[in-house]
Amino acid sequence: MTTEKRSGGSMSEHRRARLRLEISREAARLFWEQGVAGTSGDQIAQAVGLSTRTIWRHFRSKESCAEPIVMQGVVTLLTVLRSWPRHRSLEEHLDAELSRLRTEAPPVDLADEMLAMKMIRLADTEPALRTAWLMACEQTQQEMCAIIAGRLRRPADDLEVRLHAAASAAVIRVMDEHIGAAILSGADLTEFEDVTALSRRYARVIRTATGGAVGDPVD
Amino acid sequence: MTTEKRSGGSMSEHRRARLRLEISREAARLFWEQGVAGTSGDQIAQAVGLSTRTIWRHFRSKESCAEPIVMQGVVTLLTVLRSWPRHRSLEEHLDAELSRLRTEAPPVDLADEMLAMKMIRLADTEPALRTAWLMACEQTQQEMCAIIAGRLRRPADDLEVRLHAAASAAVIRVMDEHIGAAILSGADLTEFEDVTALSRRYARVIRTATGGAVGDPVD
DNA sequence: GACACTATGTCACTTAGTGACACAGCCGTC
DNA sequence: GACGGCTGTGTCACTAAGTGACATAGTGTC
Repeated sequence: MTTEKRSGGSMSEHRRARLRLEISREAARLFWEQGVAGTSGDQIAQAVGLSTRTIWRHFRSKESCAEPIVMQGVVTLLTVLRSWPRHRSLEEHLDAELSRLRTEAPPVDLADEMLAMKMIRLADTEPALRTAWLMACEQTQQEMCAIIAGRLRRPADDLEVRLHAAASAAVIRVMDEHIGAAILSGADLTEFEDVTALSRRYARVIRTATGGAVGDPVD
Repeated sequence: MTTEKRSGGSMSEHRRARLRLEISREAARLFWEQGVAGTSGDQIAQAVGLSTRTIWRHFRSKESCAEPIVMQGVVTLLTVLRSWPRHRSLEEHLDAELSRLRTEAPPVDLADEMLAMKMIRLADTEPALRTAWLMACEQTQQEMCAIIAGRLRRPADDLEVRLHAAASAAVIRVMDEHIGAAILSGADLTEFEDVTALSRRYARVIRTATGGAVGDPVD
């Protein structure tokens, strides 16, 4: 129960994020079970035990209820990338951090990850949901800007940095869609369980997408 | 007045696309002048001289009214890329085709291009519009899949192809945003008027984003 | 224990979007 | 050129997404 009342403003922030995630979980479950069009705001509210009005206080639209859970699907990788030290290669860092997370407490629930994959899958057929996934990718791109800017010792709004970040985010997205689709199709997960191999794959596509500018140790 | 009654089905298709574009023009103009929230379906309908019901027959939502005009912003490049012959380098092809289009009839109106840029700019602040822009980028990515698959003589759903396509589409998007923002800010357009230099820039970023796999002549 | 503040509930209301049906134009057939 | 089918549009009633305004319950501060 660490104090949440940080800094004068509102005591929420963290609390608010958790509530949004909780709503998002229920919404995503309903979207998956009965489709987006087949799910009403009232149903979501009832499922999470709040009034409909409160749902609209936390989300600007029905579809955006899916955003937090979709975002959860990318936080792990982003968290790991944020702590990428300059002296390490991308492969090394991903491998070390991802296997550490696999044994210690992982930052996100496995059920949430599955829900996120389901939403990404649904985005294929439900144009309303596509936005949520594309927003998450957008988020990835923003973060990549910061990360790459740091590595290259350039400003985050530098054109070169933005190009590398966009390309990286794009290939990460394709990999996520690829892996997500495979898992949902019930393919053998063994292909993705080898953290070292997976790290190398991610590192390789990012290296390629940035023309080799991102991946090696710097300094 | 070439016959439009192609193939038993409906005689529209082309006609329908033109109507959608016309509606999109008015919608985009209104969105720019008074914001998305400040523009009602009725207003769009009135501006284009149709009943509101008919607007919803052609567009699934208010925001999607912006899609055709935004899509117009990327068709030129895509049209050029579709005709990229195997024996030519990307630089050569872009330069030749873009300068040809500049003298001969360009495929899209300049006013439409400006409207498209304005919508992309609006997408920054209006989350509802972001979808339209992201959908256009998605479209670019799909097309890039086909183009790159053809070049690499691989299936379009090949993972490698999709990675290259996604990275290409992403950097094209950044370039478009960069140039669009510059033009709307009233920067000196001279920087973008040199077709040869522009072609080289686009070719360079695509080469980089694909790790050099796309750009050279093949065969 | 009174005060301030924020989150939530309730209810009336606006507006995006759909369904159903009627009508007008356009086409091919006889 | 009257007939019947087909397609696009208008009209109107209706559903549901989303907002504004106000009352109230929780929660921390003094």
